[in-house]
Amino acid sequence: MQLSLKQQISQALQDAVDHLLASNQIEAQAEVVLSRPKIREHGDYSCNVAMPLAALLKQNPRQVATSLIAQSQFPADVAKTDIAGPGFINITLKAGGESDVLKTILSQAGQYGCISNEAGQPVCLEFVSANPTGPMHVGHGRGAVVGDSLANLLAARGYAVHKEYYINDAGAQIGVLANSVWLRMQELQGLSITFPDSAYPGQYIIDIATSILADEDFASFEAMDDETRQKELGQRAVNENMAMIRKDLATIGIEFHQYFSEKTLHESGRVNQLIEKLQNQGLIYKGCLPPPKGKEIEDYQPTEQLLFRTTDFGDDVDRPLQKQDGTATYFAADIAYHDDKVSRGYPYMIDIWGADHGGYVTRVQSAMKALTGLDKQPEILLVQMVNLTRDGQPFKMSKRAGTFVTLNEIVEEVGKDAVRFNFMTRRVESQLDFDLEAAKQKNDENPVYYVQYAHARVNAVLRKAKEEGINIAEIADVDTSILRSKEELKLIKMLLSYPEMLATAAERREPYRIALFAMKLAAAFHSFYHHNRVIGVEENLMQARLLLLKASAQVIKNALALLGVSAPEQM
RNA sequence: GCGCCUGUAGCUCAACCGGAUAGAGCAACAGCCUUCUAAGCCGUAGGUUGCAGGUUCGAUUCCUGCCAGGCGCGCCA
Repeated sequence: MQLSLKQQISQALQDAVDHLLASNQIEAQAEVVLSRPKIREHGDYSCNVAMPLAALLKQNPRQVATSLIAQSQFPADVAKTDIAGPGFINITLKAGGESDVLKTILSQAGQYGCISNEAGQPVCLEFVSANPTGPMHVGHGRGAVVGDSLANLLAARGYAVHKEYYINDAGAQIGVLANSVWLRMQELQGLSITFPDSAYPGQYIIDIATSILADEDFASFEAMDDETRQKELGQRAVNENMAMIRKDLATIGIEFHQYFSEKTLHESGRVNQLIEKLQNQGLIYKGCLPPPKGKEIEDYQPTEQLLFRTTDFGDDVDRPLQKQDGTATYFAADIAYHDDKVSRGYPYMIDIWGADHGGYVTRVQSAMKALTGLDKQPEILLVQMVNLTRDGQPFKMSKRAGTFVTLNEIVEEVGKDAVRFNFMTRRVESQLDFDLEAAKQKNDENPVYYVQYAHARVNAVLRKAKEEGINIAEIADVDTSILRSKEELKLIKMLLSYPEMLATAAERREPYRIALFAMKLAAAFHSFYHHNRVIGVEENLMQARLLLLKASAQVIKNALALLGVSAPEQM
């Protein structure tokens, strides 16, 4: 396998480090890590290894750096090496080669920055998984957008990504849903009802009731016993809600490979099998849990339950697998679900959850560690809350009053691109402030337009070139090395760093880096555009700049595609 | 009370998983449209990185303790 230039340089230094340590009979290791200096004068790559090494050798770091450089066999592309500051080794590459990237970008087009790995590792990415008891709200939207972009990102880096939605279509909440619908059906029939606080408010329940009554006879439901009716209506309502959720997801460009029903885990006996399996492994016992702290429970009754020994694997307390009535807890089904993923052969599992499920992370990971021995599997990304505002004023959202804002309302108001991009501009660990008025504005407050505008501007120049009958040269015939202005070099450097950024973003599961990169790239482009004319300059320079424009547009388009945001040619 | 997340310029956020002079955008002030889209460019100003210790040659980053905000804490999901 061929080493990249960075790897060659790193290797050369590492050899020198190892040699120096060996000749001083020191067993400790020192790893060479190359970083990109912020300041241009510090070269193309910088290495700090002389500092820790100096501590081991008890020598002056600058002196250590000197001997490292003397020992290293650098590849020919290294122009010079410097020792700077306390003992940094700064490496400067021969100039001129960078602009070759423009041709690479145009030949690889949509594939630039991606790696195709035929043995692509399968990864199961579970996200959204909003309960099928109502429409998705803004918080779900953030998780959805992050998850979908992460899926695109991992796919671009060669993983075989499987996008999965876990439908929580079992348990008490579905009963509540069924009852809510039944009450509305009775109401629509003119019967007088009292709608309790515990039922789901919201127009969509009435819509579901209406739709059921349109298809079927009210009397047939009236004739059913309570249990049958609850089951029937629960299933109907879940189906309707899922159809609505899928439609809303499709509106922002998200589709899943699989929708996995929790109910099927119970019905197929999968959950009970799992409990048996755990029992055989001695991971379960019957016992009582201490009362929860910090939350007053008036009628707390210590009861004996089936408990999973998650404390042996890092959890705070053991967790119940069965409720008092003997049915399985959500936790039990969730382990069965993850166990199912393991059995389907995924070496990587990533779950994206809302921050309100944070208390759940350790227990699921502990349980899975007990089952598989693997640590930190699944990887769980917690997406923090979205604070919705309008002109800086917070929305008062109340589920009970039914005044929460749905994702779809927001998308309709500000548009898919603005929603998707804005949700991607922060790390998932940070809470996100989303202002509806700001997201609608087409100005500097709104980064999505800034990026899209850069793409549109390139196309405006290309249109103009076409109008003027300018012949665009063959890529191979263009000399890109004449691009030497400050703005051109900066833009080329940005384009060059795109694959590295993608690699970092994928490794760390941080797709927000794509959005930040897109903004920086757009800034570099706008700066270039303002300072350098394309059409009308000397022929060779014009051809080189046209190439630079096309390459810039290509990378912007690639980045936006990963974010699920369109790249318009005209604005 | 405990656990997780967050705290960086007036505001919203970066800082390449310990590096060099902590960077952008907005807001403020000052400039740039007879030339490919001004949805743009360019300059100035703005900092005790919540506080206090510690580890280190070196800390926004790691550790400890506080402070503030968010989320959560059996038989809901």
